Amino acid sequence: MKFVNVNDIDSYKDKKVTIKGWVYNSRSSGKIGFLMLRDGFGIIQCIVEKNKLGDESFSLFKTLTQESSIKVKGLVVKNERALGGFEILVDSFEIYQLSKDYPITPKEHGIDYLMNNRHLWLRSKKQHAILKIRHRIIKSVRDFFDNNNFTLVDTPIFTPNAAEGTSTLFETDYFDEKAYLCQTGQLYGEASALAFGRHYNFGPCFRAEKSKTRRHLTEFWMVEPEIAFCDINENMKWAENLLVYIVNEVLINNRDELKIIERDISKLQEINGPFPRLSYTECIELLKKGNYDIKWGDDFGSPEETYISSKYKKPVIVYGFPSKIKAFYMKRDPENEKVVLGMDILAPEGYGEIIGGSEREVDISVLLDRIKEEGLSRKDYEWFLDLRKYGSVPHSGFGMGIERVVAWICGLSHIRETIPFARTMTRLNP
RNA sequence: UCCGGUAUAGCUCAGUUGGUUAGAGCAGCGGACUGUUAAUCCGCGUGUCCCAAGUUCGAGUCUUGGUACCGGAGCCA
Repeated sequence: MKFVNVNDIDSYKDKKVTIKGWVYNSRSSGKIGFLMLRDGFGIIQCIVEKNKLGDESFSLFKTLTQESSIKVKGLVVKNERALGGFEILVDSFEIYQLSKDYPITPKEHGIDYLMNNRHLWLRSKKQHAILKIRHRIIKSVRDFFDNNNFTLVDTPIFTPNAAEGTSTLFETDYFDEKAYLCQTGQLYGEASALAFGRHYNFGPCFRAEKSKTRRHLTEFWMVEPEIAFCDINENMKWAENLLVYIVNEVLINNRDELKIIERDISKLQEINGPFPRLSYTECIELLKKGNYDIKWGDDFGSPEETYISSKYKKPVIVYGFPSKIKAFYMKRDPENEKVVLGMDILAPEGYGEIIGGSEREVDISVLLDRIKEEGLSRKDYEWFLDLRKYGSVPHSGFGMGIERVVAWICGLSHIRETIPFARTMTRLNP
């Protein structure tokens, strides 16, 4: 008898199969029982009839508890009354293990309780769907870059120095030396871009920010392309194409999951290029008109970001930020020294910044000045400065926070559900 | 770090102006039921009322301090 996964069940109509999985829910009605079986690929209803299985087997069925692991053999039949259109008429079943007092019942639970039971919460329909979408997003990111001749080059997690300020680094003891967990792979990405032309890295980043918001994790995943011979405008185009590609892939491949999480798909269907582009200065004007107390030179807070993005249905590209509020490696605009050739992309529906990028500064003396201004040590950046000595070229890149993209595409109110095991200021377990 | 809120059964919560024996639903256990969709119906049990101190004849309820968590701000992807 063939062992099949629930997502393939429609090709086994009127055939006998074996399914292995876990009891999602079960109801019994005297002589007939309904067992919702979850196998990681889907959920299917199994019909257990007393007359067919016999008294002994039927009373064993009634002992099955939520999340007990079992193996079921039976006939696949089409039935409109079953969720998914198919069900299994059970011939026999075997128990791997009876689960006892499973903590997550089909009723409501508080978020802290659920996060404490995250290792089990992953089995729930909605969480399962979110992580399937996360997987699709990551896959489409890789496909996008792979299809466009980028090379994946992994950047280190232990680093001796900071890319953008030291206050938010996690410090570790590295054989009696200080090492930090990476905040970004960007500086290494620049080295790689000059070796491979088109580079991307994708991995975890760590920030010791004491942030308690729906948008922050201390450990999050970021994808960072870095492209040689690329200016800020081409950089924006790459970012725009990437986002359009991801949203489209999710729409094509994850209809079921989007339905489970009750995402308004029409909002995602509006995501296509080109995205609106606003200069920082235009944003300040827009905010002033909206009665925000802000002046040129101030950074946006999240209410400001939400206000700007609420004017559009698509992601908004904001460019031309004051150099003072941006990282040292961003190139100054030759036409206006006060601003940098940097850009942020704000997701719609109030999700805020999902991408930050720039054309990189190539003038070594400007870099040295900026490193000094930021209070960084030149010694730590010698290798980085080498990149400006040996065949320096215009180049650009950006970083995209995977969890923020997942939160936006899934329409979630909090980023903590977008990663399997969230790390926040107040959570290190499980 | 700052501002606001919450903490009562395994879980989600109610608990009046302080009043003597602290409740409900769900989960669990027992029973009924051959088409259920968070099945339904009947029966059963459950407490360090977050911790410490205080006010009071009397504190789940009021006060102070602490702890944990939630929401927001700043910082950022």
